[in-house]
Amino acid sequence: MNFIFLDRPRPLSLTCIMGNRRKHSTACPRKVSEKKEQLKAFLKQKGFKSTRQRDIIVTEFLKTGEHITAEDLYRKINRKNREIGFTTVYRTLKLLTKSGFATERLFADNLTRYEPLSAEEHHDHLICLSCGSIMEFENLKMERLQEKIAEEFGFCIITHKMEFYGYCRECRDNAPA
Amino acid sequence: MNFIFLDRPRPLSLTCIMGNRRKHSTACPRKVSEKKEQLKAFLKQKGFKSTRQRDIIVTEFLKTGEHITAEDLYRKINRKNREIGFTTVYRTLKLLTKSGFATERLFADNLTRYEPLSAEEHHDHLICLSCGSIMEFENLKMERLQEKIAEEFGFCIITHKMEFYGYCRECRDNAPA
DNA sequence: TCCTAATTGAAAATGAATTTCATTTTCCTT
DNA sequence: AAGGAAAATGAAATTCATTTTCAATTAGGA
Ligand SMILES: [Mn+2]
Ligand SMILES: [Mn+2]
Ligand SMILES: [Zn+2]
Ligand SMILES: [Zn+2]
Repeated sequence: MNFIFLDRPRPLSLTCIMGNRRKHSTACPRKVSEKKEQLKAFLKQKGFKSTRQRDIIVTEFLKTGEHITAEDLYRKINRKNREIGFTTVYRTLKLLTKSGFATERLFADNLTRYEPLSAEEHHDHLICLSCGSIMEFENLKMERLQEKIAEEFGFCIITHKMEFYGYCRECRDNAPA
Repeated sequence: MNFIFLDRPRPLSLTCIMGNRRKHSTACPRKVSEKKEQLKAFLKQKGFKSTRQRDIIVTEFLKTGEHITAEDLYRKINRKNREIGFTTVYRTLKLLTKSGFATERLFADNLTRYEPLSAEEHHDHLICLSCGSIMEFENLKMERLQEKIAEEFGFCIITHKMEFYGYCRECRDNAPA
């Protein structure tokens, strides 16, 4: 029998902006260096080491911003830094995830993507089946309704996944019938 | 660049029962043979063939009811029918999916599960991280809210995925802090 | 019954994710 | 500034679910 399980999911905590488009954390250099400081502190505290590779990978990851696979991030980095291996990129993203600086996402194409995300944030996704663009939203009413439904079952929600698949504004006209 | 895509998703159509527990289609023999008739008709129409293997596999699948992996269904069948191969079980589940008799589900453990489901039905899932039990629900208010959010983005929803992970009534007491 | 196309199942291939292991690097302690 | 222990690196190997291949078998219409 195969049981569902998640390895210690982090409980959600909401920023509770209603129905709002989430602003992409597009590589604001201020935020990037702030995050890098936090990470450095985290590493030191845990007895882990700051390395040239981690610095490059994290920088590129934060700069990139959204929903990238380890493979794609590796390719990006590899253009400038031929000596950094895929494994290190992969492991760094895992490390970021475990330490709360990133979130793993598994959308319908079943590839693991990562996005920079502080532990307090939560949002859900709209994914265009035509152009692949990913939009983000958070909606308090939705979260409340989820809680309400869960209550009916005596179910205690730790985390949830909500994804809409369809066609974005730009693609909806030439969507298949 | 890796783009998200789904291979021709079927649009949702709701039965629109509000906040209701979905009754498990627990192998009601009447329904089972009805579905098997439909499948037989479908096969004939498409020029596909009715085989002993397909009959056994479909019977067992419908009887089992909910959210089973190809592997688990194979094991179940294999106890009585040593000569039916995994590949055939796998392919039959794929066939059922493509022909609208089953739905593929990918939960957080990243194993493909199948559930018998007529094309018109839709529901979402509550998944217990402790005992692995899966509950089902449908909620019209939720679906409407989703549409409303999508509209804000000019997004046309074709399908969606909504899963709650947490602890069920039975498990919530001994859930980790 | 005959024939053709579909089906079957063992085995191989695929491909993303993860682990191994020998070597290198970090950084704490003398 | 060494020295040394523990961590990190990266190429290669492994894992594991899923999917495909291919030769043999079977279904079902003519
Ligand atoms: Mn996101
Ligand atoms: Mn279900
Ligand atoms: Zn689009
Ligand atoms: Zn439970």
